[in-house]
Amino acid sequence: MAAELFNEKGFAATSMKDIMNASQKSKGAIYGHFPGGKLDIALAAYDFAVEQVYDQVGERTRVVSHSLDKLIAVIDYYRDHIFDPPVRGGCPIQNTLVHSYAMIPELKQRVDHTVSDWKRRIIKTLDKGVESGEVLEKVNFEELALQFIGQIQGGLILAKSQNTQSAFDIVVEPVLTKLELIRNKK
Amino acid sequence: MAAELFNEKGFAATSMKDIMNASQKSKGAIYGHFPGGKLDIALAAYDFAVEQVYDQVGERTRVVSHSLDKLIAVIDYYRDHIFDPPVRGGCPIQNTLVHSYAMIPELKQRVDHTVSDWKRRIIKTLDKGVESGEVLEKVNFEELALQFIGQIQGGLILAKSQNTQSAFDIVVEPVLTKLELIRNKK
DNA sequence: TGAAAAATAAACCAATCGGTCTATTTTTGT
DNA sequence: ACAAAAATAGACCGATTGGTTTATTTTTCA
Repeated sequence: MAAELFNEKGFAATSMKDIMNASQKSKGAIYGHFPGGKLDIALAAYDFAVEQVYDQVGERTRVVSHSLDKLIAVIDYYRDHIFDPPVRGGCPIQNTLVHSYAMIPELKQRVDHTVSDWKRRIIKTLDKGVESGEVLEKVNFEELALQFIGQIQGGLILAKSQNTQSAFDIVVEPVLTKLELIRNKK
Repeated sequence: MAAELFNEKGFAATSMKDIMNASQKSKGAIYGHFPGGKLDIALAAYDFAVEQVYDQVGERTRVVSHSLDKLIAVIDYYRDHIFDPPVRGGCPIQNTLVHSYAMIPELKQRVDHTVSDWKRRIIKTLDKGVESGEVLEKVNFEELALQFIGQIQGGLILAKSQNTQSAFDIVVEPVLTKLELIRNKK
């Protein structure tokens, strides 16, 4: 799939020939589907990659009921797939942001939206937890959501650099602790 | 400088013509200095970029004496230069890791070394703080160092995405709190 | 000052780039 | 079954790629 090419190598390093090889389609077929050319494909590839992550994370969060356990499941999912990601190259947010920042504004914009959306979902999950009485309102959820995403992203960078899963575990430990802190043990 | 090109756009998106324009040198002059071609230049560019950051961070840490204040000064430096970085494109560790991961092993290796070195320096600073009695040995320094780097990197990603400095501040808040926790207020 | 050495500029190279266009095949709808 | 429409394959385009080579200029040093 072309999504893996863009996610792993970035826009500039992915050629039409790469895409032809990966998709086993001719240039004509590709331009039939994506009249906008390479950029069109990259945008669709990003959306696809994000969807893959969403779907697989959803499988994890769906099977737990507690709000906080859903958030923990997200972290667990990232940890379990650092070196075996759903889309080759790893987190499309991180990859696409760095690859496209200051170079492909259309892509950068999508990443920004994905991040905002992710943050929104986290806060929503926490709010639901408050409604159900599972979560205590001890901390600012906006800040917690940013720390949640930030520590995952930072953990991914360190894990990929050090080539160890434990680096990820250590980086996300503070946010996991913070989540336990607001768990209502009535 | 060519370092800015590679740091901002990545290896594939930086052409020899770009480098010629940026350096105002002919192709012959460039290949005279870098017989290994583009990869040679990219490696030198990375080293240069890292050195720039080191130098500027050093200016901040040199003027404070307390071990913990030196570490805090590093975070302050990153925060102050998110949208005005010493090398265009931002943190060369983050950029180069993502740009070269799985594509240019020579570069990826250098990033890994830079990260390890950074971690080593943080631990060394904390150890010195213990020796001088400034720092309490309440936490695992290895873990703290990883959280330090991880939260900075995660903070940078979020700040660049959300286009706000405050996102960085919020992401690094836990590690700043942890640093204050081990400050010896004798 | 003048010859050797180093540095530089730019022509030149084959290969590849993203993209277009035309011919052909496949699918659709009746 | 057959014509219209959609999808596909691949030749083709000018521009650009990283890299080499040669000619020229600049520097070095005795």
